[in-house]
Amino acid sequence: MTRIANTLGVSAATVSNALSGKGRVSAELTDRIRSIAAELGYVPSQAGRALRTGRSGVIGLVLPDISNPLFPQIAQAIEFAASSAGYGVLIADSRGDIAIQTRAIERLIERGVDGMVIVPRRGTRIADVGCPVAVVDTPSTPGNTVAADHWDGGRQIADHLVRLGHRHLLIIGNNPASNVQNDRVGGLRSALREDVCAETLWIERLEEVNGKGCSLGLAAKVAEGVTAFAAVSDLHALRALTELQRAGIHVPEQASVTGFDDLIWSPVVTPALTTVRMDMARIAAIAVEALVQAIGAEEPEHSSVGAPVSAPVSKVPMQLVVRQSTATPPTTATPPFVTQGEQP
Amino acid sequence: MTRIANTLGVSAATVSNALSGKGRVSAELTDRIRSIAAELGYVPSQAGRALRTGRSGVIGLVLPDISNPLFPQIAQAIEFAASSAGYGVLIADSRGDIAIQTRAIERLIERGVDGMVIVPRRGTRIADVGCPVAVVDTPSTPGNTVAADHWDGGRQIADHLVRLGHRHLLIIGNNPASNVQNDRVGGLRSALREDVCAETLWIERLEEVNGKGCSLGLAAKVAEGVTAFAAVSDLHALRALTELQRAGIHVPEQASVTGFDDLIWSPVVTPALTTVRMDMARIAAIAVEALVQAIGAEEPEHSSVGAPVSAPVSKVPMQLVVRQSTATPPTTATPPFVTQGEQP
DNA sequence: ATCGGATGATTAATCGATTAAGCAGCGGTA
DNA sequence: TACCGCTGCTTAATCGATTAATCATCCGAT
Repeated sequence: MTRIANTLGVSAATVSNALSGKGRVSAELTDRIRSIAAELGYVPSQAGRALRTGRSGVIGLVLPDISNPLFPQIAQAIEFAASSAGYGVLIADSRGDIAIQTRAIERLIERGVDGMVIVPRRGTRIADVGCPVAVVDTPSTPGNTVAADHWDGGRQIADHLVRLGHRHLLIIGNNPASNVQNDRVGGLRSALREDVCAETLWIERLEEVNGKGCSLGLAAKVAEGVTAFAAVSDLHALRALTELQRAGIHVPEQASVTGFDDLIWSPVVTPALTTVRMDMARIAAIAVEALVQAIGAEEPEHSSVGAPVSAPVSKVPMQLVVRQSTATPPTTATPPFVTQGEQP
Repeated sequence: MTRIANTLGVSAATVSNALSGKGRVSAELTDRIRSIAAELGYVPSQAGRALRTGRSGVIGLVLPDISNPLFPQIAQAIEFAASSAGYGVLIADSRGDIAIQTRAIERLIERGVDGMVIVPRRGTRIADVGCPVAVVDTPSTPGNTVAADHWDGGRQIADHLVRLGHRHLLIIGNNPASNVQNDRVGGLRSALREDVCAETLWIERLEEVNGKGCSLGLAAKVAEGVTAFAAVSDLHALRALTELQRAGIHVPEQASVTGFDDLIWSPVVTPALTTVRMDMARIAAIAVEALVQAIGAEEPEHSSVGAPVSAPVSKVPMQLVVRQSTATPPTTATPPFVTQGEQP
């Protein structure tokens, strides 16, 4: 504010220099300016600064569908990483629609974001936007900046189940068009030995035929010999768990169930879900760091304009969380029912 | 951009007038300016505009804890309402901590938001911030701007259960310090007739003693005669449902379970949860509208500065969603088990 | 005594859009 | 003919912060 300058009888430039510590200002005057600024409750106008510097200090967060249950984790992590780096986060929801996504990106640019973090919808390719972009999808996606190692997460789950003795799995996915889900399924399958049999069930396909919220027919699968259900998301794991329970099948004594993502309900359902967790904090930190760096390096107006951040592709490991929904498969006959099934 | 002005050999002011339709500009020139603007891919700088007009076109969304499973709905609805009104949404997470919440609000102000929507943490009173604020909590909270009619939602659930014939309820809440939860419980109790017995279980209290994720002891409650469990959130309903199923109690034949909020998993678990839904779209629309109006009316620098929006307190009705988790209570003896329990 | 250099502060231009005020033509009326 | 009023556009100031360029001192060294 010029008010600070007037109050002290100095020029606005001096105030700016004092507060930013850039120019040459005597220590004594700097102190006085600081105290007056505090006293007057001075808040620098981002608008003025943005206008002059060309940097708004805001990044956009583009999400495929906010209603995704994983979203809270993502948003929270990105918001934390961004605000630690001094950036604000502007959200944009594409509601699953590509046209809306494009429009949302445009609006973010109009708002003057310095860059954006995009979590693309099911393998959407992000067209060249006019600013630095960090893509969080899955390591196998071209152009991806950073993501959890979904493939290895799948491997860990499969490994866990095989070690417990399971030989007949049902993998439950939602939609094979999702890069993330495909990687998870790929990882699961990769860790199966030759003597392990695994089928895959895609929920959306089933629902196209039988309607939304239809039965997954899991009890029949158990009858066929399946002893473990590995879902590609905790949401589907939950669906599987309750369907099995409802059919009178005891989890984990008669069948094990695993999920992905460690969503909010995983620890509190009974039995608590064995799942695999992403380190969203780290993913967000890396994404934001890459973005901030790209924003900083954007200066040279020439060179490849608006190129996506081509930081070294980072995989962040996932962490297996073993809880009560997995156990040794039943031996031929149904084992005696134990009320509090614990992990061996 | 001045580039448009130069390209056509007119002044920047004319371009501004033409695009905003304010001043006096000939129709023909306006057209030419429009087309050149489109051709050059002109995007008005929000920074410049904000600096001049003092309006950033951005509102802040302050949330108690993004990891709340209800958050996606809120964020999506607010984002939609705001962007329909031409505003961007800057998010701020208070991570459940009041100090961080205060700091987050400060940061939003530094970023120059025109106003903010605050979903306060458990009845936190929002101190006087220096800009228009819309509070979304519950109608009984002083200073609340708009919210779902949680109380009536509770009434609807209780009414539904009583009509089915339940006479012994267990109400499951998390923390009695929450205004929202208290209203829901209050509504539930209000609709109970004199011959209906209801206890209340607060999860956080129980967990302080028995540790996180502990058993709620619901099977024992069933043995005591409870036939319906009314949770104050779908998350707790889910916890109750799985605990009951795990204990071999059939829902809804032996016990009914209800939730609140219609969260993402409610329709897909088995049995699908009977719950009550908020009209977040409407709540968000009202909140944003009130905010926008307050922002517009803020001009007169004098008068009550930065007073919270004191729009007429609005209650938005909640909608009962009856699914499969509620049914007539068992008659004295355990009824025959039916695999597909449907609503009568 | 004078000049070079360091120090501490000021001037002024700039970012991009908005907007009040001003100016030039043109047509119509008294 | 002279003046009013309208139209269409330009001038210029402004918002708040940043920053290169400039200026005024004062000190030490030659």
